[in-house]
Amino acid sequence: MSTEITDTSRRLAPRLIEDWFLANGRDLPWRTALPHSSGCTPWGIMISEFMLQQTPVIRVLPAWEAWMNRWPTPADLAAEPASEAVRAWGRLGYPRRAQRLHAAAVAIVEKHDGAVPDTREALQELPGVGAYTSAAIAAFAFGRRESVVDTNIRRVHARLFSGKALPAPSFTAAEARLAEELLPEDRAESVTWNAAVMELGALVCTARSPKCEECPVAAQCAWLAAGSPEPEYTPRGQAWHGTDRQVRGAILAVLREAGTPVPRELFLERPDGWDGPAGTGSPDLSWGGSGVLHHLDALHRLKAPAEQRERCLAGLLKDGLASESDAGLTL
DNA sequence: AATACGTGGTT
DNA sequence: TAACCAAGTAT
Repeated sequence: MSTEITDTSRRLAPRLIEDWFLANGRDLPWRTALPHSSGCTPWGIMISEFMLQQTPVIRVLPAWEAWMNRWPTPADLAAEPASEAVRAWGRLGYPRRAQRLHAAAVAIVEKHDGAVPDTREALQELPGVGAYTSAAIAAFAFGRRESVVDTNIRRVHARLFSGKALPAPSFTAAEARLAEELLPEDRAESVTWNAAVMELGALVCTARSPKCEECPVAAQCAWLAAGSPEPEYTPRGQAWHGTDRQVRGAILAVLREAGTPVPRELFLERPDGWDGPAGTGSPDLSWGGSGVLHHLDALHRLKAPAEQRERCLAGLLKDGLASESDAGLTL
């Protein structure tokens, strides 16, 4: 491909994408990069960024509202035990994020006088805050000019400018360089650009079935121009069935529901004669409610080997996602 | 560098 | 239905 096409794309794309964003961007409650946004505290933006790590917007929305109401400042969250954060995390997935967000709140209170730090460097010192999240908070909460690169932005760059169906499996130096080159010099513009490209990737330039008919930069797209070639590799799927993650998830589901410690034995084997949540031989879990029985049944239906259950229990304890007393396990 | 880590909607 | 995939981070 000629560099001429690429140069033209780079010159035209920013305005087209930003105009599209202003007209089509979602008015998300944590978004401050849109003119009609209601505004949001840095802490609110930080919560959203944690929740959005690998969890889609649609599922984050209600959880974010609940967290903002319950813990409107870092100090509010830091004042409660981490287990409360994990329980309130609900079914967003990767509960270690709740644990890290709590730890980050504690660090903010202890080292930053309760205020979310406003530089990428300081942010990245916080638990659970990596390259992406530090840049995103610095840009979206504090209006800084940072190169924000998430999976959406990587995909848009790969297609629009590199002519590839998908970005490389891991983030490359070349991608970082490209993102840096593309970032507008003006601070305010750079913030909008980051949000706009991300939104384009989330709504139009999606991974599996991109809506190229709706794309504001279809005419500039190197991938389309090349005839939409197939990916150069096949992404390796995320195994689930039979994995420790599945078993850990099932154990966590029980723990989230339970209001009191759950005896360890109940995780290791199905109680004698018990055939389901409301079935015969029901164990005495009146203290936990029907939700506990339901999730306990789901765990046993996995028929995970004994050593796997032991390993997962030990892992959760080691990770601090569960704790154990004589009475049993709790969050 | 590769792998572990949840959960549920979409294809 | 089985796979794929999502505003990643830590080890």
